[in-house]
Amino acid sequence: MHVSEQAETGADPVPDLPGLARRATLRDVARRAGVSTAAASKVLRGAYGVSPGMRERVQEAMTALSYRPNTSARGMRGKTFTVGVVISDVQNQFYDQVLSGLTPVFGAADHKVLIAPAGTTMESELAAVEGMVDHRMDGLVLVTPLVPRAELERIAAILPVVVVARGGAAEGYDTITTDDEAGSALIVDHLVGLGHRDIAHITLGWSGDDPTLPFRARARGYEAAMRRHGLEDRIDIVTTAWSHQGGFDAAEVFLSRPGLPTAVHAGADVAALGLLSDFWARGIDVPGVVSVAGYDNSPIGMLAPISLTTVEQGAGELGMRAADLLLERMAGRTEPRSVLLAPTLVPRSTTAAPRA
Amino acid sequence: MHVSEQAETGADPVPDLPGLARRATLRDVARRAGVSTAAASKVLRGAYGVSPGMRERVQEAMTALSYRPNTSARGMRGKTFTVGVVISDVQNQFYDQVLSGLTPVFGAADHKVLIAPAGTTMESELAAVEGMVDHRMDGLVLVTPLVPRAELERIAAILPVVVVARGGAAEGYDTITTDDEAGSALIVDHLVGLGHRDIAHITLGWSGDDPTLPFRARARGYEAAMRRHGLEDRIDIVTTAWSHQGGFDAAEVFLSRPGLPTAVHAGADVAALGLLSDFWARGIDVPGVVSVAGYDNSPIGMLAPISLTTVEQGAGELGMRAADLLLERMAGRTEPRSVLLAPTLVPRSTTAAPRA
DNA sequence: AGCGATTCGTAGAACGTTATACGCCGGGAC
DNA sequence: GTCCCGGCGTATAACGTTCTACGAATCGCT
Repeated sequence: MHVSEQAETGADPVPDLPGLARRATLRDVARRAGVSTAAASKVLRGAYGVSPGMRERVQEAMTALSYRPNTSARGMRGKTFTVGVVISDVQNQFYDQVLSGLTPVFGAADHKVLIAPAGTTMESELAAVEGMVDHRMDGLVLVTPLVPRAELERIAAILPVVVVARGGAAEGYDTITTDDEAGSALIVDHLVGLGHRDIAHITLGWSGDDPTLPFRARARGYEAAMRRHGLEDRIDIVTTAWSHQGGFDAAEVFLSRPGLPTAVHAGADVAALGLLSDFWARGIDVPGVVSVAGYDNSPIGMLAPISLTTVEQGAGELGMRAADLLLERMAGRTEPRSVLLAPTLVPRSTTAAPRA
Repeated sequence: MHVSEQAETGADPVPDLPGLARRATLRDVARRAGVSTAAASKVLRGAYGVSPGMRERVQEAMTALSYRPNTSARGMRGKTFTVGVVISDVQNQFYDQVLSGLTPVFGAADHKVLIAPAGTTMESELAAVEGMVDHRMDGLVLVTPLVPRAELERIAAILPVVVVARGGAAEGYDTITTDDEAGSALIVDHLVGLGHRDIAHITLGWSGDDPTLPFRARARGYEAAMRRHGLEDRIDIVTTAWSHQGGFDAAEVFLSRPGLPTAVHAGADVAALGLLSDFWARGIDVPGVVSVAGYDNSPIGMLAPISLTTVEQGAGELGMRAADLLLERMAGRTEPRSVLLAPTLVPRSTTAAPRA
């Protein structure tokens, strides 16, 4: 393989790394257009003090050299025109939907989106966030962050931050989420309305006890609704992972007991799906023997063979509005905003009146 | 809100942006440790020429100031210790699995992973790739890129590139993929073995005709296998999107015809799931009336209510080995490598002998 | 004691942008 | 003809690293 020689005008420096091509810089552009780099920079930024003639010559040079600004260099002084999204679990389709809501908004505002996988522990999540700060992102969207709020405030003091799907008003950043307490209450009301009384709840096993975390809010909503219906003695919360495997594990817990509840409300669709699969495989009729409800309205749950009763959070809208909030913040707003959307019940075929 | 004053030793500069905290720089660290920035840099990089005493003082200063290197600044001269992953469709679980294979390997090698959403068009994909180059990534993993190979070679001349799930030996970059022709042949053999003859195939509707694209290879594998079994007159290829909706659309196509095929092999599980859901909703028995097979072995397909026959590509291994290849390349290897893994059939409950 | 070799530390020039501060030029008002 | 002013272009200093030189000790050997 041979390095492609760029037969341009004048001295052309040998590429530094062997076999690796060099990209055109603003200086190259300026040289070709016969202007100063400062002038080229002005054209690039659309800044004041540029004659039409110069603009045209510079732009011509840019396209001719297929110039692209070096984001690292930009990050040294000004903005990178890039926002970071930190997502804990790419497997969970909820996050994908938030993402689909986010990206077009940022795209329209000429900002790139870069995603950092946060892993499953608080340490790895924090490392991902710090990594984005290291990269000089212009702003950050954190989807269901697990780190303590003090950490969030610290990060938010460095750059604009919007937190999605984790509630609670904050001082230095914006939050947008759906009302998870209300969401789980919708499910409980729905199940009670069908005649259920033995309603169990599956929540995420996680050491942190921050009340703003969504699974905590859902558990709270479940408990409150049970109490409201006079079912406080039937409250039954099983903790597990939020994954298919977590659903299997929860099923094992239920099956290891004397009797099954008549309905199970999982705090996430993924867990509900695992549960459902386990019941199905064992020939336990859903919803005949036990009703199952999830939370998130993930696309898989819509499929006819599954048809899972769940709660719609409006993940797409969450993403869209989060992007709007971040853009506002990057434009200079500093007063915190905190948006709460209303969830809606999506009744499908995995819930029905109890047999008895 | 008040900016937190960092009550450190000596002159502490006012943060440039109002309300935004300033991070410690290498100079701050050096000053505090009483050494030159060059020395601090040596310690940071683990370079030669550092006494144990100095190393200790500098490291102490780093932790005290909770110093983090500025990646943008690093990108200006050396490496960013970050690799970029470009993924076309985050909704497709196959990509998530590749990702899960990738990240631990890079993590172990002290490299951050950043993901760029490539969108659905070739233009948006190219923009995402260029964006990663702008950010001075040390290397790139492209998962099922759609851009022409000439573009890939151009990018690969700038930085190390590994292409995942798109075959064909290349000159300037590595490729790793499973043998998609063989994979689809496995499905056809399986279906023929069950007694099917009217086997249709669903492929991705995409204008590019590069033969290395996976859906092209699968279609080729299907055709070749059909011919091998003397079924060339039964070859029936429907093009659609690779999504649930695409599956619905394909179902409509089949239902609008005089008779259904006895088996359908979709080139991707997502499409198979959409198809399945449509059939199910219309009361068309699967596999009684029609057998359905997918491709990818995505987690959803494993769930008991679905239990989809499919092909395992080993997405996790694909990701792991792609990471290894990229690390090798970043370490200096320039001869291209191209790895082909063998797929395996995963027979489940959506395929059975035809009724007739 | 003399002298090269080794070890440890520092100076300073990049890297590619941005943005401030300035200079030059032409033209209108006096 | 001055003077000023707005429009347009340039010079240059950052930004926070990396890394090549190079200088100053110290050490080992004769």
